[in-house]
Amino acid sequence: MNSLKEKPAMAQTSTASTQRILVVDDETSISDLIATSLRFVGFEVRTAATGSEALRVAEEFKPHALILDVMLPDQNGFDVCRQLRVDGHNVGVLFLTAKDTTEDKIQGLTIGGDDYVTKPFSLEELVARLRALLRRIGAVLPETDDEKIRFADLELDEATHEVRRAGNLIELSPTEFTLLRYLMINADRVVSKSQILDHVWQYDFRGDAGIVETYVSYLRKKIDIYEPALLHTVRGVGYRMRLPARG
Amino acid sequence: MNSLKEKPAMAQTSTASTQRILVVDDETSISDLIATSLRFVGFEVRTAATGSEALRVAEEFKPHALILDVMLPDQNGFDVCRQLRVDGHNVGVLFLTAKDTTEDKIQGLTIGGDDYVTKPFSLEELVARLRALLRRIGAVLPETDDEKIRFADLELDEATHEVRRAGNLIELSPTEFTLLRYLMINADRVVSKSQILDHVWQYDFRGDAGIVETYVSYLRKKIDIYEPALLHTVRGVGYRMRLPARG
DNA sequence: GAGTTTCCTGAGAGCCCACTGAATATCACC
DNA sequence: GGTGATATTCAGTGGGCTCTCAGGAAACTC
Repeated sequence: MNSLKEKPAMAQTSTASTQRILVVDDETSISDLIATSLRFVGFEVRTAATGSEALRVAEEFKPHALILDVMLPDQNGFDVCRQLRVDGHNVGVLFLTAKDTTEDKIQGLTIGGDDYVTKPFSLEELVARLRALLRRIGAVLPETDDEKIRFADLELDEATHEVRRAGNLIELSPTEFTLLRYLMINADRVVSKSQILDHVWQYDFRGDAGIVETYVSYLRKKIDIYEPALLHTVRGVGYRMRLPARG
Repeated sequence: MNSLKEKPAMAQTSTASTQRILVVDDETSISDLIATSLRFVGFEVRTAATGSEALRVAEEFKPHALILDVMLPDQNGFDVCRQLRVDGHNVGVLFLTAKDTTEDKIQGLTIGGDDYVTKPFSLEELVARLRALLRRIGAVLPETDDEKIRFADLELDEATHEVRRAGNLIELSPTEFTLLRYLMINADRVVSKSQILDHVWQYDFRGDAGIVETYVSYLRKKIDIYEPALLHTVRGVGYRMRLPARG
């Protein structure tokens, strides 16, 4: 029934025909953060700090997708992307943009299956978008073919951003959605508040972990009004999504 | 900390193909405590007192994981970690943070396989977290990631924090959980109250050993309501988890 | 069997953690 | 620029957890 259940989100899918991702950002703290996170979920990752370096690395690394900052020291990300395509690389690109970048500027340049994420992002969001992108451009994603995550009678649809419990549509805010996805992906294992904060919230969030409690509370009021309750507190440790214990 | 000088109480997991751990803390009392404890359970350990020393030692020691204080005299633990990764070391890091460390400093510690433990910690907890970390990043164990400890019909699951006896779910507080894990790891062996205190309680605990009796009592009321009793007192010596002796 | 030691366990104080409602700040969409 | 939705902080409350203590039970000694 729940194949996801036994599978930790961060598990290295060794079975995977490891997808290669090239991360391009001049801030090494950002590219490190992304690289570490992606490696952990099973991608093969290289990083580059400039446009020219990116082109050079891409030549031999032959990535399936790029995560590409639009603001690079030597040239902008769009040019890098264009150059890559001219060189015959058939890659998907996930652009990283500053928040104040105008929408239309991006939209015209994100052709095909490309997508963009604004800084600062949450790691959950970034990985979800990257996966969606790889799916669109036809990369073979192991075990992630379905865009729906299910647990018990809960269903979360990545593509439509719809959440249903026992068939009933549930309205969630973006943060609630991301939090629920994280909990569902990690169904049956305990995740600490710090883990949640690091994955669900934007990487520059400098607030209290208490906000996690608040959002869990919100989720409960929307999801656990149905029986049985799925969101459980493991006191002193964290939270865990689970079905009521048999026995 | 008397018991550390005595016979090792922790099980030597012969399965562990000696993983190398680098412990970095400027307080030698802390790094010694950790190092001693880790060696007992079968790790190969080196220590360093500063960030630069850590980088130097890591170069030749090539540890599988680091236990790294975030507060070091010369640089902070994050920089050391970043430098290591830039240098191509693919290590897991278990950070040590002060309890009063502001939340913003803890941020980002749980991405990838990394984790953190707050000072003062209990050795049991530290080792458990280290093992979990090695399991997560470990390329060694293929799908044998058995996060469960079993004894008789008792089952303790690290990942879900669930404890079952004969299939029945048992609710335990954090301290009860840690104590039970310690007793289970040392199943069939007598462990003294001071050993228990040293491993299960935080290293700065200066209370009476009588608290161990209290917690054993709690455990009995939760797990030994089933037959047969598993928690046995060895009068004048300590406690021992065992099955009833066959005639 | 009496005395002594060791252990068990119930009761309770205080602390800590988590939940939740409400207030405020911020954002997004008209 | 206004309005509603969303995000974040904060504080009160309640309850669980930790730890202490003390009386009594059990075990060992003589």
